[in-house]
Amino acid sequence: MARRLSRRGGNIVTIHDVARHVGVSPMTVSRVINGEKNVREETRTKVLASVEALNYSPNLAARSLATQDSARIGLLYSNPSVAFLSEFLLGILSESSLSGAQLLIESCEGPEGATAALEKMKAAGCDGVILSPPLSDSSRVAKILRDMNLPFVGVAMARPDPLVCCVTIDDYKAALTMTRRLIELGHRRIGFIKGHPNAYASQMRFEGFEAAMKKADLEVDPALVAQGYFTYRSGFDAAERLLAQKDRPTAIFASNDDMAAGAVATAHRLGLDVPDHITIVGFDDTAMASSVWPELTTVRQPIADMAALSVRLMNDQIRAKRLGRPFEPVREIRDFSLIERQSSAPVATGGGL
Amino acid sequence: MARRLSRRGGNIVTIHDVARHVGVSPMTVSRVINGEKNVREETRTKVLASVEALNYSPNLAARSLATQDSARIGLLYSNPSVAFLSEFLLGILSESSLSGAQLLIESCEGPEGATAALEKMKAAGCDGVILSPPLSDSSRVAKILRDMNLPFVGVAMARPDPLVCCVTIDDYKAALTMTRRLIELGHRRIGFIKGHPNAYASQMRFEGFEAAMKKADLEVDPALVAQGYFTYRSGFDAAERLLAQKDRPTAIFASNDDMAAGAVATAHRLGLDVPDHITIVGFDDTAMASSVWPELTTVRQPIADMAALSVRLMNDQIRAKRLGRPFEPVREIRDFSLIERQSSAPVATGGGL
DNA sequence: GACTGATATGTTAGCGCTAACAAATCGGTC
DNA sequence: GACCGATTTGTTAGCGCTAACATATCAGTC
Repeated sequence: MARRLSRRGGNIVTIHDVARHVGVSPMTVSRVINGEKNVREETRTKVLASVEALNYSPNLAARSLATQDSARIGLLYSNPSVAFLSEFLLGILSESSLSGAQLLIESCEGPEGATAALEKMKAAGCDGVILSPPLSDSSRVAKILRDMNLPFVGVAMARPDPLVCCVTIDDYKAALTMTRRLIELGHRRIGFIKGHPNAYASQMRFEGFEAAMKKADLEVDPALVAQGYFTYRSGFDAAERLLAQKDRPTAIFASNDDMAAGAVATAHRLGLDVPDHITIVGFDDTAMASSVWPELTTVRQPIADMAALSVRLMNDQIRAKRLGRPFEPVREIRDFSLIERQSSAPVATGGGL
Repeated sequence: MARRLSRRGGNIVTIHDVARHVGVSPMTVSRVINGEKNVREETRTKVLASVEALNYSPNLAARSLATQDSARIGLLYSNPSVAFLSEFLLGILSESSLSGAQLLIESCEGPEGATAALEKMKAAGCDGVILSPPLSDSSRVAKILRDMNLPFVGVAMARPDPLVCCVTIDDYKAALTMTRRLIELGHRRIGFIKGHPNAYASQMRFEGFEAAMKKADLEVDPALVAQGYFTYRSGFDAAERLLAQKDRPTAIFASNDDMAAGAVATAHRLGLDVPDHITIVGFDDTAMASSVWPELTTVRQPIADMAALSVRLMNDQIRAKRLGRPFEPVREIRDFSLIERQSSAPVATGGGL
């Protein structure tokens, strides 16, 4: 009858303690905690007061055991920027610690290496997988997952696919907005450094750039468009080509921050001041953007938010699958934001160097 | 009698299924899973075979509920480099998904902001806290935690403190080793850029540098030691001072990668090639080290390992506390490694520029 | 005031696992 | 072969929570 002391460690407050304190049944407390509606307002208030007073917090292990909701979620990533990864993980963690989901992390070398990692996840009993870019854009990975009958959610997926559940921003619109801002600052000759051709986002960003230019009746000079590969070095080289022109651009829009940083290095090497002589902007707002000097103006994705949302979508999807209900894939579009730092400025009135 | 279908979702394999399959009791299976020793070898083998065959994997929620081991671990960080953070989180995650620990992440602005974050953790029922640098080095934070009676583990803590449980590398020895390597490459005039004075690691790294120089009978020219603050910009400026000398150093050892990257930018600006004209090395092996060009030679800490170990230490400590047993704080020293990339080379035979 | 249908609370049992105890089996000794 | 302790296995109960069902309470209606 008496509580077995041997099994208990600390003095953990349980739902029973709260129930006794209020004078209701544990079930009522449970209902309040879970925000169910069929509880009298008065009761609810009293319970919440006791929860506060006793400093109760639910035992997630017990909850997920009881609800059978304990999803095991696999996270698959493939050499993303670490800046992306850390924010991604922060978002995932904050959300999954709320839902009590178990996480299993695997990395792989591009879509080709995904099979092994996914099989490992499947074997470990994962109920679903969250994909970070660039894997989220891989139709190959999507196919593998479908064949495995594993639900998945893609984060920052640029490729539109009505069958895939994902959380993303509008890369096209983001690039368009940034370009518009450069034009607003008086820039007319704007160079563009493209991202890796195998990433769908590269294409969307370039199209957004083109669209903004066209809208402002500005010509996109092919000599001012350079191919890059998302690396610092490729940005460095691309900027060298762009800045070798007789009629130099007054601004360069690089498709990510690493390339923008590389472009800044080239500018410095050529004796050009950023932003006094040339404006250089990036995309992604990775750590690079704010560690380099001058700090980069760039486009920011709310990665942590997006990651957190992906966990929720994953949980919904897993639950739907368990209950045998259909699940309609959704494409959630999040807002990006323009971060203006020191690498951009109005076009030099003096006419350059 | 028959299993209630309504409560079950998928077709999850439990310990009972394995037990039935082998023909033993669930408890025996449990013992095998947990590697207890009083199990006949033959039984163990059969059980393991069934585990494999049925693709069983334990339900962590149930386990931690039963064992009362379900630790809630708080992670406190304060503007570390994102590179550090992502690796730190990866290590934490991989380990805590094994032990089924719940995680709660909070960030704060330096040791001053820690109080609020820690109170939040305490209120949320955290059983212990893992500190990432530079918080792990703060005796202020340590005091707060002790006052709260919350166990904690510091990661990458440079300040020696016999009372604090931590996982770290030997910063002194790492700096010493790197310096020795530079000397081995023929460098004699070696510049040093110190880290932020409020970080204990800065001091240890400098002392390691000094020790190696002294051991090689080389003088540490005060003009070749510059104060930095761990930022790119500070490295940029410090390098400018160092390279303004008449008798320029042939190598610069920066106390972290961001500063090393800044130093590289300065060198480029001055028309110096890295590493042909000057060798520049960093410390930490953050993303910066491999995204910049040329990629940096640097010192690498096994951060993920250290983080994973910190979770284990935390669990041990929490368990000890629950059982009322004493817990001896340990200082675990992990091995660092020298990563040689393109920013270092033997001293130029031609005698510089 | 008896009867409805809603709304609010309580009761029971079980999620999967393991601590503690109980029982069975083993090998060795006199 | 009876007895011992050591080793191996089984049994029972309970971790904290919630789904499902059962019951109680409440308006409102005729």
